[in-house]
Amino acid sequence: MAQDLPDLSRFELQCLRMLWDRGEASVKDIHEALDEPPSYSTIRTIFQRLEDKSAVERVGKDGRAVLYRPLVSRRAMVRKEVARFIDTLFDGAAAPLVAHLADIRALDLADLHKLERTLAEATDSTSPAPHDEESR
Amino acid sequence: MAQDLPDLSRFELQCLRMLWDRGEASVKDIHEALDEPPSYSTIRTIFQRLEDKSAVERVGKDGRAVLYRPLVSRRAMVRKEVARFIDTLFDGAAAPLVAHLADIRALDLADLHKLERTLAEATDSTSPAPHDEESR
DNA sequence: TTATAACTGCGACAGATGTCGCACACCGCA
DNA sequence: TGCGGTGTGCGACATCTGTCGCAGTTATAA
Repeated sequence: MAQDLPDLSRFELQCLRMLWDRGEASVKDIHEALDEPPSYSTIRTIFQRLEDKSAVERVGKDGRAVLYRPLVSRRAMVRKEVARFIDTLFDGAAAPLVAHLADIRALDLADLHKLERTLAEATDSTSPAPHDEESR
Repeated sequence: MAQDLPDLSRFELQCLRMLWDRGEASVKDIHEALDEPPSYSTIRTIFQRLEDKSAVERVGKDGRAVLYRPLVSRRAMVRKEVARFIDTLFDGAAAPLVAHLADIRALDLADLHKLERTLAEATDSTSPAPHDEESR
């Protein structure tokens, strides 16, 4: 269900990520938080589009500045994007991706072990999953 | 070294992937191999652009059809794309991505174990992977 | 040696993306 | 209560992407 997740561009995704991290924020916040930010106008446009795509909504103001909040869950969105990415480069299977990650040394054994523990736990106890459920 | 890898679009990447799988191929090959292929013309355009971007080159003909071959290595390209993806959604760290993969159940313990073995081996013997292999 | 179907070259287009600047609105302060 | 600066609304662009069709070329098959 709920595959009404909008298609977002790289930069839109990046801005949305900052919003997830913050809960809510103004254009100004994001602009200031960015490493090498383009013009303020650019960020505004991005938020406009994010709003058009129903990925964020306005939740009042901070002074004159509009505050935005995510409308799509990080989890669902990441899932969608990961799937898209894997489909493009690995024909749908996640394992080759991770293998590449290891190959590239983006992952080390410690990461793997930690992961393993987590997975092992989650596997028997029918999962914590705090919020946001997506069956696909 | 060689970070002159071109920026490719999703579809360009997808076509290139099929070329990696085949070593070399004609537009026709790719067109036929695609699941839900757009028009033949579309594929042609993609290859044209791939050539413009120096991602592939012509290596003779099969009858009237031009044969193409990848000019960029799968490994390097995947690395670049993975980095880009992780930067966009996870601020550069691979671990959160993999955690998500596990969370989503795209990975299971078996995958992890296999990976672990591989990594463990590769870690002491500083031997590289001979050719780039993708199990899928 | 031609006719013909298979390919290619080229051009076109709509929509998505990243990037801005300008003019106007609004809030707090002198 | 008028002023100035901060932020917004709106519009504009150049590119990039995915998509095609048309016309010309060329490798076989008669």
